[in-house]
Amino acid sequence: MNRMDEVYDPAVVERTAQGDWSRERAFEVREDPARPKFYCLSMFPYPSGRLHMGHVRNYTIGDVLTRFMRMQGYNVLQPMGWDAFGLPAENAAMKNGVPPAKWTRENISYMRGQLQSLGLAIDWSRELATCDASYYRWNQWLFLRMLERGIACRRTGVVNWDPVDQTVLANEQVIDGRGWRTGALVEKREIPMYYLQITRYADELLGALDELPGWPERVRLMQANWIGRSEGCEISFPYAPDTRSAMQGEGVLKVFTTRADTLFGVTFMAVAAEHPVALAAARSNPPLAAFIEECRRGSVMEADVATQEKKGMATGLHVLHPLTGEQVEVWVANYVLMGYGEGAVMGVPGHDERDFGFALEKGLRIVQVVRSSTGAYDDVREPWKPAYSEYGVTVNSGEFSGLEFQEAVDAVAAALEKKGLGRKRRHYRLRDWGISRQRYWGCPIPIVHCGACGEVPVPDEQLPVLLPENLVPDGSGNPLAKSAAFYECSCPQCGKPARRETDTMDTFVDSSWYFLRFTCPDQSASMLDQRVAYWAPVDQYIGGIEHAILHLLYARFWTKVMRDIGLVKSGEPFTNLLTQGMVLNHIYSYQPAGGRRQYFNPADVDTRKDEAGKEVHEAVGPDGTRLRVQYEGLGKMSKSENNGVDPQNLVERFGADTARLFTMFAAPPEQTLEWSDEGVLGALRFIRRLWTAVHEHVKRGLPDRLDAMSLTSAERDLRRLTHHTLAKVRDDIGRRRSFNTAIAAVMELLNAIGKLDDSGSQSRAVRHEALEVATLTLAPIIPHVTHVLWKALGHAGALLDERWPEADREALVQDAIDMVVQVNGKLRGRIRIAAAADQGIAQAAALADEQVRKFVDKPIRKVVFVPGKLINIVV
RNA sequence: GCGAAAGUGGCGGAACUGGUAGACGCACUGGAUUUAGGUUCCAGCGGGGAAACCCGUGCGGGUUCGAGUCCCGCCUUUCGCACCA
Repeated sequence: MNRMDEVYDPAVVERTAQGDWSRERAFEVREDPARPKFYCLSMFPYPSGRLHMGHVRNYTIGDVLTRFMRMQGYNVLQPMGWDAFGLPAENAAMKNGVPPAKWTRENISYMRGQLQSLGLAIDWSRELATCDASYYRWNQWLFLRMLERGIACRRTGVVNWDPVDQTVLANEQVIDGRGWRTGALVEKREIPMYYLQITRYADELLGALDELPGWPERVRLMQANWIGRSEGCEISFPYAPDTRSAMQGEGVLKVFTTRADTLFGVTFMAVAAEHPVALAAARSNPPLAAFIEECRRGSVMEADVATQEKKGMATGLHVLHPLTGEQVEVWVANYVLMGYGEGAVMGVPGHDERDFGFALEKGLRIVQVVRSSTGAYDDVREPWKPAYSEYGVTVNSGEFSGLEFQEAVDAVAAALEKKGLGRKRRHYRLRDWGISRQRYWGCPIPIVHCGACGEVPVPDEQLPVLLPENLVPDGSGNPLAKSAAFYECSCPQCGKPARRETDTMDTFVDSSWYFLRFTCPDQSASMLDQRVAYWAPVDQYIGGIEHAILHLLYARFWTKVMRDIGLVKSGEPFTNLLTQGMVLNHIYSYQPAGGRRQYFNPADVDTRKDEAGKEVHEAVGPDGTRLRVQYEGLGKMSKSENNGVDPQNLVERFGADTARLFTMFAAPPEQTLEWSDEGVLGALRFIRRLWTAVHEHVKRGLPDRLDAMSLTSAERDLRRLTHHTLAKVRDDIGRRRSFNTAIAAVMELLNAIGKLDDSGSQSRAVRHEALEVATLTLAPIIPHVTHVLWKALGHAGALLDERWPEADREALVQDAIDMVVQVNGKLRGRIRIAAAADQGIAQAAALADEQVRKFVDKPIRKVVFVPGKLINIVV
């Protein structure tokens, strides 16, 4: 043994292992129908410049599963790519005057190196970046297919406008009324743009959630809520004769309701400020116009809106009740949303809380048309009584009185249908996906606008519409719209000069199918080829919970479109989904009197106990003095709070294996992970102990052949634990995805190995087997050090291709066990007893135990016996 | 407001099917080795008690021979959605 082997040096070990793997091209995989496949994928990163700990956690989880499944005999694909379009590149470009393409590609090559230093079992030959024309041309191609099928269309609509990024945001990108990226208050604007009709797939997207047992319940529920299907009726209220002229031809005011049973309780109509009726009425009504303007300017934060005072104004226009013909006044109300339903509601203050509040405010009539089935509710007309919004029995509803909710809805819907003034309808909260972005660094939308022919799709043979890579945005709008070389073109239909569409696609388009392209990234003749049939769908997808709605819903939609075009078989892209938790770190700050709060990195903070035994935290301030800093709890790793951990630095100091081991051990994968520098050291310490144990062992030469029949009981115990660990780790990783307990099990094994006295003749053989199993079971988690140790244990072959051995059933058999003895359910003793002992033997042994006898001081009433585990004596 | 998840030592967490609560690790305490540089090894480590024992998984009830686990009611925290008609 040479000196190098005595001390664990992660740098040397990791260079050796990674060198071996790259020489062997160990992670390049090909389709092999003879072997079961496993497609393991972590969400690809945005090339922001540097990896953060969240990436390390995400990719380590994927890598552990990849290597584990490989050892189970699967043909495993783990690819990697780059979600390379997007705003940060443009922002960086403005700041540094560098084209986004250059910035992005430099980041990619740096981050690729970082990923490689983690020793991930990635097939790099399949790498792709969404900003490559060879990739995004197929976005364009599929967009044209959607256009042909009417799934994509151009229309104007009210959109969310981010005033900072100067771009349109999808509903999903608006969080609490603010842009998801900038946090700026979103404005409403009307703009022509392209939409993908995801709503056509709403039913299937919702229904198929039930067929995704491998997805967390939480994510399925979030998607279901997002799609938000509700069953109800569309009801048309004809305009009253005096109103018809103001509406210029429009005959009816449409509303959507889930409570058609309350139709007879309508005392007013309410429309959104942007509703055509409101606008029509405002033309001759300046105060109303002012009110509408006020509503528009008002806070759009939905949480605010929800608690806002009910405001409104009468329009002076009227509609007729579709069944009674009674005249009903139309109001503009701030609580009606243009974006949901028809932008208008029927006001039923007796049975809707919001309508009730509005009616109180405006002194409108309140009519009761439902009473509770149990009779607990009788009269809502008294103003102090809240609206009764439960289902019940209809009253005061003419021929429809006396019906239960569903009967009433059915009867009302039928009556409306007969008059042509309504029908049952399904409604979704889900909106169509507007994909146009007034941005440079994205995939060009393949459309040409011609003065003569109108909107003309770019013919397939002219794809891709290349994005120029040499532009530098200056922050004022889209540089493509100012680049004549880009937008000047001729019409594909008539050949006359035309203008190319300068909007680019939402980057969520790019990430909606990259996982399929990984199966055939080099295919230049088509979007996908037959290789996709072997690999798709992704068997295990891993990523952050923040993508539970946006990305995962779009990817499901896009995959279904691709299925309908015949490109893939399955409409569901991801069979199993693991949403990993965030990586958090402690936050420490110091607030000088009257000065700005400054943050200290947890690594630089010392914690000790003061005289009173209370913990105090200290750090060295910028001027070299010691400061007492304040602990502010856990938070996301962030620059502004100076609590980030740099993965690069971590790997350089402790090695990738330590980083991997800590992130997998410190918490279950779905939970948040609390960063702990001491915990990292603990991980390093464990690897060192494993390293030393193996080298101390092999230093003395290879052991004798293991003879299972001639072992001492201590040797048999260790051997049982060895094989138990083999089975336990396989179950923990393979079934439960419980990496932390898998690691704990191997730690226990290593502790037991250290305790075995190896003077016996077979002890070294038993220890050897135990060390082999420890090395093998840790291989997916700490691949470098185990790769080297496996060789040290005398194996010529590579550990990563080693098959996971079956636990030896013989070795697991225990002839004597410690049985727990309870008296009245409380632990009172333990008896050593044959594993196969029956109740009679166990009871006799238990009662012979002095400690137990002490508590059995009354006649035995009952004995509960769990074979092999416990006996409970009830007195 | 609606929906979901979670509350276990000083800390991260374990206990998977109702059966020994606290595995494993961190921190801490004591000892040994070494004097070196986030060293290794051994022992201890939920609370109370001299001990026998008693108490203990957010709180209050219940089911059961037996409850961290199941049921009912409450409290707290986190997350998602939010005037959705």
